[in-house]
Amino acid sequence: MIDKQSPIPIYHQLEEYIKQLIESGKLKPDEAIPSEREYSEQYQISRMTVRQALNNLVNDGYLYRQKGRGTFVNKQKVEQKLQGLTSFTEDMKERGMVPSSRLISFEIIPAEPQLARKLDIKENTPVYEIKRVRMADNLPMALETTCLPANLVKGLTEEIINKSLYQHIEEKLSLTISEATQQIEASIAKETEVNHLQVESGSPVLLIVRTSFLEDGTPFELVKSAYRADRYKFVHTMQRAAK
Amino acid sequence: MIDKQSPIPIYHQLEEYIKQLIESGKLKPDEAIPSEREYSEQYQISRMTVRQALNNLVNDGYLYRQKGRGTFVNKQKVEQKLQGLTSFTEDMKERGMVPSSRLISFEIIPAEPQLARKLDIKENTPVYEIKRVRMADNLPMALETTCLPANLVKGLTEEIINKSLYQHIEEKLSLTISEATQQIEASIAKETEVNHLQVESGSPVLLIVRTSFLEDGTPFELVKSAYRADRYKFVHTMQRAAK
DNA sequence: CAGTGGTCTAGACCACCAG
DNA sequence: TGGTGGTCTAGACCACTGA
Repeated sequence: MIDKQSPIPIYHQLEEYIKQLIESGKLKPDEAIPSEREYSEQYQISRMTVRQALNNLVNDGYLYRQKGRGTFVNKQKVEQKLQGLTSFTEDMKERGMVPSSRLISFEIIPAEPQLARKLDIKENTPVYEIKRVRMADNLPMALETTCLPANLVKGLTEEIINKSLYQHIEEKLSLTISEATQQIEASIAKETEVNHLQVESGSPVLLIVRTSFLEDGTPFELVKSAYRADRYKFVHTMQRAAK
Repeated sequence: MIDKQSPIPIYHQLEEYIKQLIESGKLKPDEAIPSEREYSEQYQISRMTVRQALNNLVNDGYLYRQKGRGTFVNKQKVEQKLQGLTSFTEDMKERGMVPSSRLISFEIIPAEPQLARKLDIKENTPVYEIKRVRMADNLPMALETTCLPANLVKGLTEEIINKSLYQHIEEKLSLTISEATQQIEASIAKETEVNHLQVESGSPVLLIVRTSFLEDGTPFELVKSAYRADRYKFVHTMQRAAK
């Protein structure tokens, strides 16, 4: 369960282990989990290390603590902020559709000046470039080009991007995705888009350019998408700033 | 600065102290704060205690860390809130353009079924309907139709809407605008839009439908806008929800 | 009362980054 | 190479809960 020789930090291993027990339902809401000292003794690790794992799970809303009583499992979070930063996959699932992808190309290329500037890297630094047709319920929804600095998001494979890029970044690479800025505009489908999206020439498309950032402000992703206007509306909510 | 005898935990004292330095501007964005070992030595406290304070500040977005480099002050949270809910006037000013309007029509009409449902009022309840061409630097930018329940936003005049509708609602009517949901899609300009926006037929437009709400959740405004795609991009930022 | 989480110590080794 | 944050240890005392 816990491998002290692994390069993955012990607290992270414990975190994943407990998270799994919760998500699989083996630990039920309001059920007490073993005490910090029990974990400490069972896996022969320091109590502070156990606390680091539990702290993260408390911060993420998986657990809550009660002084003198113990640590308990939280109710599953259903809220899921609607305006949150999500991947295409997450977006489509929320709309009740089945997402899928068709890979067009997947290569490592040197960053062009404009791309380099947006990703805050030097010109010609290698970047992954992934082109995909994104589909919902097996119908083409968007043509998407994703660029990621190769030295930041290491070891990408076709399998990973087919599964979940964000999950890979957050869990395997232990990077924290923090926020993104998006530019949204209307346009007419270009020839490539006409072909891949199977629309008539002259059809409108919604162009979305997203730059995503890590916790420390490093840009790690530039995504350009062209959505079929007849199938996709972008929905979001905004708060009025306090005056 | 740090009182070891205080019943307030040391890490919390240090947290508040650093937070104050940031909010007062004595620590500037991207400036490095003293290292964990420096704090530890200066206040004669354990490095783990310092880390607990810094961890909390990192989680709250006040600081960010870089391995091997140090710990730095984050941009003020105020700067991060660029995605606020704004009026056309506020939006254009922020883009460095001069906003103006040309009124097309301004009347009170009975609410149609669809409109009534979106504004959560009964069918045929009187609503203000305002149609305007919105301009930036004297060039047509958008065709906009605003609907407001007449019993909620009372006594509207042409003068008020030419000045600032939001200001009137917030200051004269003492209502608090809280949030809005928007649907954004791409389309081809219809005939009215072609005429008012002075674009070629077949030109793309960005359609934005906004429903705005007061503090108590009452919808008070439905705005349908068609923006010239060649002049307008919608920009916003989103946060990644904690997992 | 024994057990829990909350706080704190004084070390340690590591990977990373800069000069 | 020296300093940084990241991880980890093996203890300690406290206030609090429940039996």
